[in-house]
Amino acid sequence: MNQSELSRFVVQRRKALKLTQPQLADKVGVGLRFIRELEAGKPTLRMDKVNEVLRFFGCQLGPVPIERSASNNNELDGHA
Amino acid sequence: MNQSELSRFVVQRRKALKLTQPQLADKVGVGLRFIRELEAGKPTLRMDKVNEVLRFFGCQLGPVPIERSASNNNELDGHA
DNA sequence: CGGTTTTATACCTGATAGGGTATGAAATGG
DNA sequence: CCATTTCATACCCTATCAGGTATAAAACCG
Repeated sequence: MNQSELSRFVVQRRKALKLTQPQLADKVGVGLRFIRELEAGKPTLRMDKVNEVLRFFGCQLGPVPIERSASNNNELDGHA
Repeated sequence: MNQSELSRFVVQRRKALKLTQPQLADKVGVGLRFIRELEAGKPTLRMDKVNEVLRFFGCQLGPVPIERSASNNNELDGHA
């Protein structure tokens, strides 16, 4: 499972809030296993579920230029 | 089906290339029905399939701040 | 207007995502 | 060091996504 940008984003944000996976799953209202798979970078996730999680972080899925996300560790994900 | 940012993005890009839905489906290697649902804004799509399509446009799914995408018609999607 | 192309909607089917859970590994910290 | 917490992996089950197709509606253009 590739550590996609998305997965790292979620991990970072979650940890920034000092939440465990079960806590996040609970707060977001999604299954624990889903959080696990999301953070593990499973590619075949359903958008709506992912969006439920991202919304919790004030974000959502959207089209992003490939360079910007693949290689670079960028603003949005990086820190704050 | 909400006309999400993503859906509009795909429609625009496809039309910009003068492709029909069947043509795009074919080029991308994804089902025609999927392209339809994607452009119609179906929220429960699988990320990997969506990414196959986006990759064709040099993009991929990534976390995006909600403001930036929801209301605004922005750079990335907008024109070229 | 009629003909052609493109798109939208509905149906059936197999494959699998997601939930729940149980177990073990790994990290954490006393 | 051992105890506790957190995380990873594997299982079963149900709901549904994606593909294919067929049909109709809609847009387009002569």
